[in-house]
This record gives sequence, structure tokens and C-alpha cells, in this order.
Amino acid sequence: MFLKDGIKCHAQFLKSGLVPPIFTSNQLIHLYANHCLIHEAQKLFDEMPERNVVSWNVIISAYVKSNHLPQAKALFDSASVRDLVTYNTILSGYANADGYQSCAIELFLGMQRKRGEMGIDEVTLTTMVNLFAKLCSLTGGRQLHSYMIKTGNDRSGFAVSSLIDMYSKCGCFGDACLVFKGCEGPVDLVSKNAIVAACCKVGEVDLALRLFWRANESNDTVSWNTMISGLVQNSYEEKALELFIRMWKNRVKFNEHTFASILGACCGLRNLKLGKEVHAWILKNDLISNAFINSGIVDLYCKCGNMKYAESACSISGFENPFSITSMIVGCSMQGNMIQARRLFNSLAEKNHVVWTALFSGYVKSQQSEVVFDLLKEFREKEATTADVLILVSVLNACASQSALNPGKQIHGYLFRMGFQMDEKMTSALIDMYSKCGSVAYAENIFRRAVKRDSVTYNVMIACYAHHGQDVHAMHLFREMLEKGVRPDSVTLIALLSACRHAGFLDMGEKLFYSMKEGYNISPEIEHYGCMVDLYGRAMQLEKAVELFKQIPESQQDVVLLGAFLNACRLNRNVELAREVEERILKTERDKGARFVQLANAYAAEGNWDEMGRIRKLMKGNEAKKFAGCSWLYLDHRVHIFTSGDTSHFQAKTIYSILASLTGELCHIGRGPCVEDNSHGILLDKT
DNA sequence: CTAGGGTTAG
Repeated sequence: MFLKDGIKCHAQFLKSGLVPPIFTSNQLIHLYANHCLIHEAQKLFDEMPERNVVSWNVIISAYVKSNHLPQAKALFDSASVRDLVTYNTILSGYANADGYQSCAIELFLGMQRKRGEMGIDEVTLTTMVNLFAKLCSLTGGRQLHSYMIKTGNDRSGFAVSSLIDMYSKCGCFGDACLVFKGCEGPVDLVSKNAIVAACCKVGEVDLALRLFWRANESNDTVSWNTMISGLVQNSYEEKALELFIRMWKNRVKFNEHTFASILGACCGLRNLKLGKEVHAWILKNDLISNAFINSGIVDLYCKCGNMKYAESACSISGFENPFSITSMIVGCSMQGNMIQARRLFNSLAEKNHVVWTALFSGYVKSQQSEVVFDLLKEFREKEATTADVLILVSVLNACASQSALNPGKQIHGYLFRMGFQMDEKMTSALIDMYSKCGSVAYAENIFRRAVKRDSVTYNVMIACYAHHGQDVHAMHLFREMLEKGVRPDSVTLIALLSACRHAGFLDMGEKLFYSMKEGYNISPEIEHYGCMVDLYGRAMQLEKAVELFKQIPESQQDVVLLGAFLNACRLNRNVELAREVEERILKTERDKGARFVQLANAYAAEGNWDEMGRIRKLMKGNEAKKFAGCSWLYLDHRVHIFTSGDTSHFQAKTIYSILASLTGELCHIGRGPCVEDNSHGILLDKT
């Protein structure tokens, strides 16, 4: 029934003075609810002289759909009649509303206990599977699955698609596939869409595409949206746009989900021109005030560096849309404009965890560690709830990047006192923090005690060993990783190869590098090549370094790789080649100042003062600017910052006299101090 | 007899 017809029908009853029969009133209430006319629905419900169980069900459902859980709950509690549908309606309300999840579980347990009276059915079970998916509770999900198999409630499209989604969200792609493969008869479209989404989530794009095109004539809007969004998520933006054009040519209806993905594609490509076209299209389709779309547009303009447009898009949706403001905060952070980010943050009436996290990571990225800790204090004061795990992870990252051991330990202690469930993310962040702060033993301790370890956990621990010169330990851990069946990824290999290059393990490095593709299905990227070039250079095998270097297309060669190659040339005393590479480095536009300094320092370290002087002259001619590198210490709850020759510290005199005596000791041992030593990771390059 | 509850895409 259309709304128009419903209103006409309702009006006729009112005119004639007759009361509509229960059946009609129920239908009308349902109709009003579907059109978000909750007041009309309630009014009609109040005026009913007689109600049956369906009347209660439709009015409760109306409040559930409009996210008015307290009202829905009150109606449920006062309902004069209830059946299984009533229970399922309020159960789904609890399951989908934030903060009501424990009510859902409690209600479900009650329904199970009172099996004789009301019982549970397939709808109850799929609702609960959905809830466990949202909570990422694999244990609960598995229990429900086996119960569903036992009671024969695992067959319908609803059941299958929910189960696929649950396994996918819980990180069990294999189980999701098993559920999908176990289906008999014709493939259910929603289940197919769910498995396509699951494939994309784990990066199995080819498989997703194959499934998508199989029986593609029945694909609906959701199928196309799922595939397009999956391609965007896996950085196949062009393919996503191609697919969108095909969708259009096939006359498949598209909607706001489609636009959100297309915006994501433009954003990933940093394609402002195309993004503007999509923006215009969105305006034409009157979707600009949609919260997701609007924040997508804001995100697009931020990522393309056009803050003016971003701001105007954000203000169009009014300062009501927290999604857009969060995108703006992220955008300002990327520009290093933390003042504006903070202003936007303050403008929000309610701060959710996402926006807190955005602000935290902004300060982390702009390396304002003091502010990060102040903000943590503020967060704990204002938010009565325990600190969000993600926020603590980002604070730990701040500690790691600042080598701030004491605050890191404080966070660790806080986690311990609060009895936080340590997940892989938190474990990895802690290991990384201790590693970067120089405490290998602590890092090791946490790694050994961890209940769950994923590839990231292994990666940070291997990298820790590699950075601290414990190359044999790094290799051992890699073997353990393989034995435990944890799949190594591209980062694992970077850590291992850098361990090899620090230790000069030529054979092992070669073996690893050339077995990457076949052994672990990882294609070597620029970083891996960089490690190998460096390894060959240090092993005085320039030919091999050259050979490898030439395999990389010029367009992909970055300064890090060029720097490694230059180093290899110089170590092998190939002046001609070195000069060639040097020119290429100086041609790189980005961070020009930093490149000059890098070169000058390299020559200075060699004691090649003529070359260094030459580079310094070039610097002047190019008017290269570089902020002074600085070192700092975290001591007595504050950060002490030093630059070269700096006398601004209040205890500068004492510091310099101690430094002089230390330098004297070093000279005494027989090794002169380095001119400008950047190798300890305490140098902050603020170029 | 016909109504009401559960699935996938941002």
C-alpha cells in the first residue's frame, strides 16, 4: 500500500465517523512507521478501542525502527498480549541499538529458558547471530551456529547470509566460505552478496569478482555496490569506476551507497576533477545532506588538499553531522592545522570515540606528545567510561614515536590495573612502544605472555630484534611464526631483510628475497629492493646491487632507494655511478632540503670534506631550507628539546660541561665523536 | 484465509 492511499483510506474513516477495523488500523500504523511518521502511528494506536497482538507488534516495531528504544521497551513491558514476534521485535531493537546489547543477551537467555511458553525460532537465532557479528564474538557465533544446525534452522537465506557475515566480521573467512559452500539448491542472492563482501574484506578480490560475475543477470543494486566498494577498499579505484560505468550502462538502479563508494574511489585516486563531477551529481540527486555522503565529500576535498571546499561542504550539512566534522578534523590534522582541528572538536556537542581517536592521532602525527598526554587526562575526566582501546593504542604510538618510556609504562600500568582484555592490536602497540623505547626485554616479555598473536604482533617483535641487532632472534621468531601457521606479509619480509642487512647475512637475505613470491606469495616492493641493494652494497657486491636497482622502473624509485644505492656506489668506490645517482637524488623535488643535508652528512661521515663543501654550496644556490634536527628527552614529566649548539635550556651550562667531559672520555678510548650522528633514532626531522 | 519480527553494500 502506498502512503497516499493509506492517508486517503484513513481520512474516509474519520469523515464517516466509523472506527476502522483492527486489521486496517494495524496496516495503517505499519505504513506510517515505514514512512517515519511515528506520531501518526502512536495517535492511531491510542485511538484504537480494541487491539490484538499484531497491534502491539507494529507499534513496538515502529519505535524500534525510529531508534526510540526506551519507548519501545516501555510498550513491550506494558503489552497486554505478546507472542514470539513481539519478543523478536524488541530483541532486534536491543541488538541493533548501542548500549542495549546486554539487554538483548539477557532477553535471549530468558526466551531460551521459557522454551515451553514462547520458545525461539529462526528469526530469534538470526538476530542473535547478527548481534554476535557486531560484537565480533566468535564463541557466541559458533554456539549459535551449531544450535542452528541441530534444530535445522541453518538453511534459509536469512540464516546463511547472517552466518557468512558473522564469520567474516569475526575474522574467520574460511568458515564463511564453508557456510556458503554448504548451501544446496539455487544460490540465494543475499548470501552471495555476503560472501562477495567477505572475500573483499580479506583481499580475495579475484574470487569476489568471479562470484560476482557468476549468474550476474540476477545481481541487484546491493551486489553491484558490494563489488564496487570492495574494489575501492582494496585500492582498485579505476576498476571500481569501470564497474560503476557498467552498472550504469546495464541500467541497474544506484543509490546513496553507490555514491559513497564512488566518492571513496575519487578520494583514493586524489582525482579532484572527477570528484567534483560526482559532487555535482550528488547535488542533482539531492543526496548532499546524507550523513555518509556528506562526510565522503568532505573527506575527498581534504585529501585533495582543498580545505576551502571541504569546509563549505561540511557547513552545508550544518554543524549537525558528526561524521563530516570528524572528516574535517582528520583533514586539518593532515595539514598540520591542529588549532583548527581542536576548534572543530570543541564545536561538537557530543564526542564519540571515533572523533576522540581522530584528535588523538592528529596530535600524534604532528608529534605534539605533550598535548597527547594532556588530552588523555582530559579524556579520562570527561568520559566517564573506561578509555577506548583504540585511543590508548594511539597514545602508545605517540610514546613509541617519541621514545617516551615512562608515559608508555604508565599506560601499560593503567591497562593492567583496569584489567583490559589484551587483543592483538594492543599487544602489538605495547611491544612496539617498548621496542622503540629501547626495552627489548619488556617487549619480549609482553610477546611471550600474549594469548593471541597475529601477523602484526610477530612483525613488531621481529622488527624489534632487527633494530636492536638481535638478528638471530629475529630469524628464530620468523621460524616460529611459520610453525604456528601465521602467514607472513610484506612487512614481515622488510623486517627480516633489514635484520639481514644489519647483520650482513648475505646468503640468508638472498634466499629470503628470491623465495618471497613462491614461498609466501608476497611480491617484492620498493622497500624490499632497498634492503637488498643496501645488503649487496655493504657486502661489496656492487654488480648485484646494480642489477637489482635496474629492475625497478625509474618512476618508482624513491629517495630512500636512491640513497641506499648511492651508499652502495660510494662504499664500492664507484665515483662515476655515485655522481649519477647523486644528481638523480637532487632532482627529486620533495624534501629537497633534507636530501642536501643527507648527502652532505654522508660525505662528512666519510671525512670527504671537499665533497661536503660542494654539496653545501649547492644547497645555498638552491635556497634549500631545512629545519634544524633536534633531540629530546622525556624527564620529570616534561620534554627537553635540544638542537645543535642550542643554549636555550635553563641548565645549558651544566649540560655542556658534562658533555665536554663525556667527549673527553670518548676521545680517550680512541674513537672520536661523530660530527652529526643521526643514527640513534632520536632525531626528529621536521622538514 | 490476508497483517507483524530476522539477511547483504557506506
